[in-house]
Amino acid sequence: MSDLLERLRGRGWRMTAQRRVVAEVLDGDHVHLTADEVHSRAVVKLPEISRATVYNTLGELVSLGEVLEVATDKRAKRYDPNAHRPHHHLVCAQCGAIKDVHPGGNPLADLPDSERFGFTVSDVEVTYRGVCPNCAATTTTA
Amino acid sequence: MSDLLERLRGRGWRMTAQRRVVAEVLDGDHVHLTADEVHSRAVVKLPEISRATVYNTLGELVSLGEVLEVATDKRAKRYDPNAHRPHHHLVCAQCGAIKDVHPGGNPLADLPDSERFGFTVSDVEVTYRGVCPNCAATTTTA
DNA sequence: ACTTGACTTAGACCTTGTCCATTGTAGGAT
DNA sequence: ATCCTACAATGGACAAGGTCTAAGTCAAGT
Repeated sequence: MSDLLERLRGRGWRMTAQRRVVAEVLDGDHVHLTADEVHSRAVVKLPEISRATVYNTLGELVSLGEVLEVATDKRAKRYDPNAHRPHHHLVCAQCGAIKDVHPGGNPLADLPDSERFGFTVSDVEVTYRGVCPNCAATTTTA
Repeated sequence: MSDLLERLRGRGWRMTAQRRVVAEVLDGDHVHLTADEVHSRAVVKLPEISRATVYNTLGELVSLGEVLEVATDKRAKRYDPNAHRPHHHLVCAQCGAIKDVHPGGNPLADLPDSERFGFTVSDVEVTYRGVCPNCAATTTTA
């Protein structure tokens, strides 16, 4: 975490209270907040932070490769601080909970040339969908 | 295609000019239009059709399982009429072109129990990203 | 042909995200 | 310790994608 701040300072990032707060909010595993959620949480720590700043900072973190943009939700983009260990996502179809997962196998290898339409394929994104234990429980009980 | 209309009528769908036009616009392989694109094309055939109707109709087709919503683009949802043959997508990172692909292997099987967090996993969505032949050509020449 | 409830319409409204002119400030220079 | 200035933050307007509502319309059963 403070690793992140160190790394950013090293890259010539100007350190401001706003940027620190955004970085802090994004700390942790299985964290996948929308920009607005980041903003709400940031406001708690720094009431005068503006929406635009949160968007700017998130955008910069993404360009710097420190944070990933994920589109598991079909509405808002979500931001994933776990950018240094490649992974995929498991999403609850009911409550939207998201977990980072590391499947075996290499989906890239599973795409035969005949199915590549001449594309140079460089990346795969896998999203598993299902129902989390929590939602399964409440559904059966109800 | 008229299969689709038959099937829908069989399910008690009231057949209207608007719905017929939306279904017609969505016909074909490798079709992945945004709601607005569907609307623009529908307007050509039926000038007085409204945006809300297009959204409603697309939503119904999705609930009925006749059309898939795909989120390859991070802006607008896209609608894929190829709902009865499971497939994944290959997207050009530059121009946004989308192809339907059928990779070998089963990514669902690649997710070990230890990585399922107690979820009941039912579905996988795979998006391959790369550069299409067209964009590769224009980039090298430019 | 009549009736009725499902369908459509237009436009207001909401959410997510971007832009811009202005004001503020981190951090190097003095 | 203070000053400068380029970079960052602010807030409010704007844009795109999508949803909702009240009122009018029409497909299809009788």
